[in-house]
Amino acid sequence: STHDTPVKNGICVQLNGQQLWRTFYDLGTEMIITKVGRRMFPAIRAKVKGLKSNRKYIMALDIEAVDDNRYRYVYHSSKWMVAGTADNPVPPRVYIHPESPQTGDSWMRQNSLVSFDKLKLTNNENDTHGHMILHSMHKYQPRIHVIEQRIDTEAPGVTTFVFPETQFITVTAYQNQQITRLKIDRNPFAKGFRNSGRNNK
Amino acid sequence: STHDTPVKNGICVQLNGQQLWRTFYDLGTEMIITKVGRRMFPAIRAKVKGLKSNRKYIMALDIEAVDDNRYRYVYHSSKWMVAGTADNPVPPRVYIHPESPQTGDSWMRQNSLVSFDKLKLTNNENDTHGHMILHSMHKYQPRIHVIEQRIDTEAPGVTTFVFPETQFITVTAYQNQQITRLKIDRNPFAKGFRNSGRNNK
DNA sequence: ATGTTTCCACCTAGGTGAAAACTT
DNA sequence: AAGTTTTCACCTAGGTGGAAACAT
Repeated sequence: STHDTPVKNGICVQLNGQQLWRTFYDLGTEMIITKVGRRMFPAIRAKVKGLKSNRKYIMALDIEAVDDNRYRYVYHSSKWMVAGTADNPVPPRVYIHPESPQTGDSWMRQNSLVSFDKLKLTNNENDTHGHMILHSMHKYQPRIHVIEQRIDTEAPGVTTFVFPETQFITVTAYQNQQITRLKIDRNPFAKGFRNSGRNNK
Repeated sequence: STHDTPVKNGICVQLNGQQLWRTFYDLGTEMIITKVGRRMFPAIRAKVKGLKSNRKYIMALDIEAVDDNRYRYVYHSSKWMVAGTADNPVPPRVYIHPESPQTGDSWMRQNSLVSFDKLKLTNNENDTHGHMILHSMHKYQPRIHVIEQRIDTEAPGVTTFVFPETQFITVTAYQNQQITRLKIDRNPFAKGFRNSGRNNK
């Protein structure tokens, strides 16, 4: 099962923690959204290569609706099923990575990852904190944008990367208990029994 | 007791928490320095006005030796006395505010302070964390630099602001117990009995 | 029924001074 | 004797899922 390394415009962006993302994806990734805002877990992290050393870049992330459906979780089959059409979309927001803008060299600094872990999701349509506003029970796809700042007046060059394994469905409470288990096991902030003698299978 | 508001090159920088700084200054401010790095308390915070809206600025802070003396604390008189000449100075470092560079508008955003609270002091001359390297038992003066990034090739314009009430003497353990008391009372991270019924006089 | 909000105990992460051990 | 380093209990700050209350 080889996979392509995405390269566009000479820029290479590799998703970090791909294996974990795929484990979640196979179960049907759920992300909790709250009024005050909740982080994503896993967070989107990427290794970037192929930038011009001294050019400045902005790293951005947005989240687009995958389709026009509303979903609901069917317990007896442990599956997400279409349950109507999507709510009216909210004016889209873009999350600018807080270290932007930065030179290509800085973004590519050895062993460093471009991490979007400060990003938060909310279902509050009047949010004033700059969080990503999403509808609950909808399916979404994050996108990473590498924006090269040009010196002259021409528009900045935008290169977009999409990793399908980072798709998720928004919830206000977890539906699939396997997802809950996996979040507890892998997120250091989630309480659980990771360090006790208990085995979870 | 009026005081001048410092304005240079049309830029105005006002020290925040001036009253607290003066209370410390009157007792003889001490700052702990450690091998791993320790924050300053109080931190240097400033309100900035008079920047050009769309120009980009870097905010920086450095710490210069006030004189060529080494000091020691004399307990029976509760005073710092000169006790020899200063150690050889360390190659100077400049702390760049992590939000740099940013437009004038961003720095002057309403009610926002330019806060250098992430800055750390160390006595480790081999420090690799970018902390400010200082000698213990020496007297220092922080300086704020407002650096305007020019579009053309001319050198950036640097405007420097100095607030004498932020002078301090470095220690590895507090000497003056009134300083200790004041740090505990005012620094939320320091343990004490601020919220119990106990009065400290 | 089904989905949302609020509150909370339990975590991680990291900033304090005090005390003891160590150094010179 | 004087100053430094190490360790630690005690904080703040804030990210979790779960339970109960709430809403529709």
